[in-house]
Amino acid sequence: MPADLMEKNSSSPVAATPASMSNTPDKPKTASEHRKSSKPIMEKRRRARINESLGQLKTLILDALKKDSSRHSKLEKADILEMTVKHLRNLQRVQMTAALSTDPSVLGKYRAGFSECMNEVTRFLSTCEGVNTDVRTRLLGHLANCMNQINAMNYPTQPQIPAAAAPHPAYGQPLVQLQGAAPQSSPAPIACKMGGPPVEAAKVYGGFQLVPAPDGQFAFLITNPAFPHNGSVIPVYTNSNVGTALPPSVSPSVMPSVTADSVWRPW
DNA sequence: AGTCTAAGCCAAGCTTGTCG
DNA sequence: CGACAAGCTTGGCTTAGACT
Repeated sequence: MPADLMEKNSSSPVAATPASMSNTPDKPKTASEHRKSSKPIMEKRRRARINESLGQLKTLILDALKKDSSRHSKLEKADILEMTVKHLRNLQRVQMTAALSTDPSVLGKYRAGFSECMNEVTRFLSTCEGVNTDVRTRLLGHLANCMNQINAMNYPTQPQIPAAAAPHPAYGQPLVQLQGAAPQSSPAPIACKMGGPPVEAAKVYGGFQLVPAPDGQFAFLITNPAFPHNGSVIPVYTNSNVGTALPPSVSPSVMPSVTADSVWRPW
């Protein structure tokens, strides 16, 4: 039955606001009574808002994807949300790739941020008691290894922007933390293990893959040898909205100081 | 800090629509 | 007509803000 027909009374949801109902002169309601009577209306309004927005979203996404709406009349809510997520991720990919092609300093910012994070981890581990020595050694070794790879990275020359890049298969994977630190003897993850279509190669820089993060930032995906079966990656984010651009030639390890705004930090 | 209240969120159960 | 999926209602719980 349509929700409209299930209305128990004819009063408008808007009219039945708490303020108006609390002023009933002949039969004042208690707080609990008032809550009880207004609750279904509030929930109905909430559901109406959700459905209204979903309806608009459906129209927008079908239009954006150039889909015939008459052929998608049975689109479910979950389908609408899925299509929207995919579309937005696609848009972010294109925008981020374009941004990197015009602003290669992003890589320098990432280096600086990684270096600062690594220094902080080292500082913390040196003062933190109870950390297993082996774990500490492996973690620091892994970070040092990563740092070497980052410093060996080259800047892209002319990254190509795919006309219609497909959503990255690894995008949306759960974040892989550093608890599975790679053995120091593991090979450098130069080749990207994402298994994506050939067009992905345009966005692999020095063994790191650039993808847009959900919050609009860049995410460098570092292949993680600790997860060999599914090619898991360690996403490392770098802010694309920072103001100070680092010259590509400046290595973060020799930079005298890094401003708070110019590096990415996880905290 | 403690209390109250409105609003929001969520899960369970119910209703409705669709399909074989 | 029964099974199933989708949507709706509702009660309980949480949260945020106002007030003392």
